Amino acid sequence: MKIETRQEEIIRVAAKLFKEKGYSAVTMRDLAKAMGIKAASLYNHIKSKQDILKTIIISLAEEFTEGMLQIQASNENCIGKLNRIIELHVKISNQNIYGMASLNNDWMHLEEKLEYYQQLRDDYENDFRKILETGIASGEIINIKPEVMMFSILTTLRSLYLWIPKKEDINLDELSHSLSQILIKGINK
Amino acid sequence: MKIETRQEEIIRVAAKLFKEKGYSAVTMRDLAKAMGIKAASLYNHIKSKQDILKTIIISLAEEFTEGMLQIQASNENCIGKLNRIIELHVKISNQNIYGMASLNNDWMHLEEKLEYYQQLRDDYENDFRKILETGIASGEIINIKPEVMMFSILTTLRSLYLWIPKKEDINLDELSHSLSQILIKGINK
DNA sequence: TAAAAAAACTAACACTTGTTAGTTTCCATG
DNA sequence: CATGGAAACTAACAAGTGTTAGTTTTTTTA
Repeated sequence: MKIETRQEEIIRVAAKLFKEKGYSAVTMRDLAKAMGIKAASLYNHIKSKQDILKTIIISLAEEFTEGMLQIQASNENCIGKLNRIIELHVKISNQNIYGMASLNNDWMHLEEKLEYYQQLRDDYENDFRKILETGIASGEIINIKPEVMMFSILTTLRSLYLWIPKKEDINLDELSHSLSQILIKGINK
Repeated sequence: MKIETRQEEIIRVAAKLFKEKGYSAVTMRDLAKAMGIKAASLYNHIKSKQDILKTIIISLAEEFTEGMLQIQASNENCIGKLNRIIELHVKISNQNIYGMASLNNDWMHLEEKLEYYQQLRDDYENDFRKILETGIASGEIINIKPEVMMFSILTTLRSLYLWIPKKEDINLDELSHSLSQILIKGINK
């Protein structure tokens, strides 16, 4: 296990605070107190508050993008791809509970990187939609508006960060499987 | 149609701003500018910023509570009750897109009313879970952990406020029906 | 152990925050 | 037209904001 740098520790603690109160409501003095130092000392390790948010969100967004690229490139059928998307969300959410909160709730406070983030998100949703449309065309899944279907599945997956922490003894494979059953069986002909 | 008081107008405009940036990131000067007046003038109509948030969130939470009570009291079966819950969320979300954002994202900034809000939410979720458990016991729905089931359905319904505004020509009955098909067919034996 | 580098500190800055006090303007009612 | 109340205004407050400068302490390296 690689040892955590002070900078990484600050970012991890910041993500935790951001989850509880949101980016705007967390002050640099709050963050410093949680680190056991003074606010000014944070700046030996990080560039700015904004930069912390950017680091948290962009790294996660890129992780999702990469996962989607791999799923697209695989030669599974539509349902198989959907199952792999579920696994992707379960895995990333479980590894980064706090960061997922920022990704979901504080992306609008990105400044220079806002457009880039939105591009990644739009691309991700378009790829997702395309998988559903392919499945509809091939008769693999039922013919309901793909928009509603994607909305339903994606909002569930995007909220995993809220729910995973409540289950003390979480089995990720079991969770993926339950979600698959709930989310897919409903659209599987 | 009842005419809107200035106070109601301020709360409506505030909810819109809260949706875009979150409660903490919206200043009273932002709100005043959106109203076309100076910040100090707001205080002729409202008690405090905190009070605006409280009004938005608590009225909505109570609306959900009331809806759930009626559904509970009805003598429909489990699936029927779930369908009525879906309709309840679609209806309230559509009538109060902006307020739903605060309910979902800014409840932690409630101060005196935080505990009361949490009680309403917990009660709502317990009632929801009980409906699912009854359905499982009677064999009406599949035997998957009700926690996962409730999480999946409820997060979808709670995110409707994000999605409804994107559809220009929204037909509420059709939306409820599509959601019912997606959310229920997956758990209907 | 001395020197260098890393990481903490104090003090302060310029600006923004929610809110209050006191005053002026607008407008419907007598 | 006079008047009283509603609703706007200006000015200011005390506290809190992110961040910088300069200094001291701690840790690592040679």
